[in-house]
Amino acid sequence: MERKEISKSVLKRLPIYLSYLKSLPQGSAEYISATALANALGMGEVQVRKDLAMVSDGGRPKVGYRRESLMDDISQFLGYDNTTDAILVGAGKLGQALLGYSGFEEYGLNILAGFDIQPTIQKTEDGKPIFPMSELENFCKMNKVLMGIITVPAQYAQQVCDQLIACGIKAVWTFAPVHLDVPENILVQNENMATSLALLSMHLQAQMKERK
Amino acid sequence: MERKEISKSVLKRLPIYLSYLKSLPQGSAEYISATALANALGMGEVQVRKDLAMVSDGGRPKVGYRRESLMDDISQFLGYDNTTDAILVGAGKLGQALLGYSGFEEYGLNILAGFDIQPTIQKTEDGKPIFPMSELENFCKMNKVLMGIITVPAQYAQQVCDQLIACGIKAVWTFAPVHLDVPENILVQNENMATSLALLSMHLQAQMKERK
DNA sequence: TAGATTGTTAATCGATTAACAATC
DNA sequence: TAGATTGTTAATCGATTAACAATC
Repeated sequence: MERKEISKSVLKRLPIYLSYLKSLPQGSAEYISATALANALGMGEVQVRKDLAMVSDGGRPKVGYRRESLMDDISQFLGYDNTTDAILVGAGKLGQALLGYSGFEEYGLNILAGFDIQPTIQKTEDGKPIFPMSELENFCKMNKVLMGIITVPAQYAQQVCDQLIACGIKAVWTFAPVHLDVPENILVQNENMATSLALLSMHLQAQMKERK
Repeated sequence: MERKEISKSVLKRLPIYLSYLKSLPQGSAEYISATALANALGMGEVQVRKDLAMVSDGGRPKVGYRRESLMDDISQFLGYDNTTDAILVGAGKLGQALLGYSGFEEYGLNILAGFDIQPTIQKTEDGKPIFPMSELENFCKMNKVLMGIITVPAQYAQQVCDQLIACGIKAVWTFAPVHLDVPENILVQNENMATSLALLSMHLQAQMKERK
């Protein structure tokens, strides 16, 4: 499969297809068509087909795509097959929830450890270690960690981010609702809950108005 | 301020402006220009200006927008000023982390209670009650709850979602990595971590390749 | 073969960016 | 006044959708 230039919009939809395919029961048909996928997910069938064309090396007219291969292709394309090691900074409630969430393995993410200024806990229930911040740099360099997860309060996020970059981290996943300034070659993915909430609350406002 | 039709893309950026404005120290200048905002956030200045034009009733040439009014306008536009009551289903680690997160108040979100099939805990540390699922319907109707948050494992998400809708909920915020089928007038906002991870892991893959 | 489905090429749509006039 | 900044109108860009030919 030749790797084409891929747009962010496509990239955002691929995990949705994959999760649906995975959710199908074991005994499901061997083949699935773009039409079937589109209907199940409430999307346009042409869009689905075009997206799949980016990652798969061809479905068969009349039958569709082989379910197994399709899942493999998407997984591989998204890099879910080779695990990425990550560390997390900020072992508060959210941080610990993420540290303890085993579902990330499915996406090729392996959180090695948590770090906190106040490492009151030495290990989470799940056995993940929580270290003091002073060990951050050493740990990252020793383990060649490339991804950092930020779950500290907003006002410390930029500072933590700078530290992570100094430790060699190239991709930052942040849950702090602030903009982070980073050099060009670093990717920041902001899990912006404020955005989701805005969309939801706009919807509710519109609904209320309608009902009047 | 006349309310214009607003696009999702704009809606997603508004919380970013707001959070930046809020992060400015108390003693900052009274006025801020779209240019200054754009530079601070690494965005295009025309885009920022156009977005602000949607919510504000005008900046002043040469000086910019009054910081206070701008924050008020955005907050109001996003509905952060009138609180929305919500309930949460699935009091696992993530669920409890969200229940305990006080920062949502800032966005006008008030999580009244959690629900779980196994309500082992009666109250979270923060004093939010956790009820058994059997009380869901009654609670929602009594309190006229319109928003539901889903933090149950993927395989139960659809079922919980259906229950929520039956209880009168109009907006669903879900953290389960699955597609949810809902009637047309219900909004589902999927906090899709898989998507974020996909973007991040693609970036790392690209980086690795470059370095070779 | 006929028909469902794929994949591609062209048309449409929407959002971003650029250019420019208006204003304090 | 001159210049920074706003807001609007036009041009560009990219993504989605529609139309159609290819295929099993």
